[in-house]
Amino acid sequence: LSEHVPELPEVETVAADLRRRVVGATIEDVWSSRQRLRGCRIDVMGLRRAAVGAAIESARRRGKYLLLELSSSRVLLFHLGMTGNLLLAPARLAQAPHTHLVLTLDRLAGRRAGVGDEALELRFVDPRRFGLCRVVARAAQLERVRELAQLGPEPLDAGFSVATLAAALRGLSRDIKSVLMDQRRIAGLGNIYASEVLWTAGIHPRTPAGRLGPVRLARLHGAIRHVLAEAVSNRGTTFRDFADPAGQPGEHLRALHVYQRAGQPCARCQTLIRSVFLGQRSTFFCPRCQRSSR
DNA sequence: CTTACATCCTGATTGC
DNA sequence: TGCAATCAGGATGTAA
Repeated sequence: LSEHVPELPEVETVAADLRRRVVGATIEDVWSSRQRLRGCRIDVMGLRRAAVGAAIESARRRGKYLLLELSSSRVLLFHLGMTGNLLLAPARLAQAPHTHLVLTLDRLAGRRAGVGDEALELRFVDPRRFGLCRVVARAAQLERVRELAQLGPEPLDAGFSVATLAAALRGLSRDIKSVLMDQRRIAGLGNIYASEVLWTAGIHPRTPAGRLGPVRLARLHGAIRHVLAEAVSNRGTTFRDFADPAGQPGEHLRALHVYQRAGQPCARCQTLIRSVFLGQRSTFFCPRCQRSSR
């Protein structure tokens, strides 16, 4: 029925695969569709200067952003938007529609990927073009990059404590569902996992974020880490759009408890799951397990 | 500082 | 059967 957006687990899956399959490869050529992505088109000349002849030194994730660090001391910053994919394909394979960027890798990368003595390509495909790709200066200054500087804490990092969460929510009157999706508060949660986290924690999505007491904060903290870790280990959720760089779907769809399950029984209490609109987005919850606080 | 809302985009789905 | 209207969503920019 509906699609889904790459959130933390999906981006982590892509980063992990790229780490395994293209770190060490050299970029030999760059091609772009020259179409607009999230407001601006890819700076092809800047990308060529940064990437051609450079090796990919690391593949990392920050929030929903993906970073490829190059030996040229530049970093390729990607955001997959709603429908973006980074796919690895042998050069002979026809380009999918809505391919906006192709990085041609060396033959060593092709051999590692098992496509024989053929060039391997890393392709950025994004039908709705809400994604982003740009070149930024070296890793040491990444925290100055505007997109990254605004991001809240990483929920799966060891330093993400109940106190970190409490500080992120303190004083906020907005509903907790919208706040969980606010990347400046916590990085990485989107519409799917925000609903899933609140179901797991037993918290009503309309609860004012700043009014959660110690008990519910602790439950929320545990739920954020548990839900995200499970989704990462399932390699993300696939409705239609998301695939890892090899084109394989994630396995987390069957593990979802509320998202897109309006009218179906809650796994804990059999009450029918409901959907409401919150912060302009569909939200799913169990009216019994997630009692309204007021 | 906060919160609310329009905007960007395409394709699947719904409505007539 | 066909075509137009609607909807989905993340991040950003603007306004209050």
